[in-house]
Amino acid sequence: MKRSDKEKILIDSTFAAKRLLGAYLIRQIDKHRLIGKIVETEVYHQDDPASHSCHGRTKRCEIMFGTPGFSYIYLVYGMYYCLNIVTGKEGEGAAVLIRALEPIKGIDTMKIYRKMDDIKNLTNGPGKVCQALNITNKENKKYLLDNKSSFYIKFNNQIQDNKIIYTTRIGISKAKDMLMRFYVKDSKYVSIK
DNA sequence: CCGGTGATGCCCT
DNA sequence: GGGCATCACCGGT
Repeated sequence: MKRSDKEKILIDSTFAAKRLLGAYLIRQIDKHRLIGKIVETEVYHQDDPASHSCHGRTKRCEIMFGTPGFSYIYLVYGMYYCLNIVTGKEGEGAAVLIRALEPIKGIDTMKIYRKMDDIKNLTNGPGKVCQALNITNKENKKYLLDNKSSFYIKFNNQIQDNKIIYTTRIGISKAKDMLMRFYVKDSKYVSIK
């Protein structure tokens, strides 16, 4: 898929959150290639009181207002990183949070980073995704649509609409009833059903 | 299985 | 200084 086609997918954040389901997140670390299929996403945008971008540009969330396709990574609860894909048009403060993956490749390496063996528990949460793929601040503001990169998104395996569940977000206190969370129906690897 | 809780550092309506 | 887009662990069922 061409880079411009990928950017088109990301212009509409809700569409992007659905279309990212089934896509591969690929991360090359030295000789290890870690691959996960995205199975759960959440939309955050400027008009949403739970979004970092809701009060306009700040140093931390500035990237959300930029070109779609970049990573937005932040530290939460002092311990865990969360990975977002910037979406929306230039100037719109939006992103899609990657909440869960199905581990595909490099599972042994993910187990080491996660310090545990249980496959179903490796990447079923946004903090776990970053831990399993060793994603930290260093990966913030990277362009994720370039197939030659060591950290990128590969769109394929589009999930059919009737296999996507559309529901409320979790793990937030503000605007918790907004329907902004998507996951693959029947996946064993989502955070909460 | 469930709910409660502590850890821990950065950000800033 | 208050609050967090989380997780693992603990104790009671």
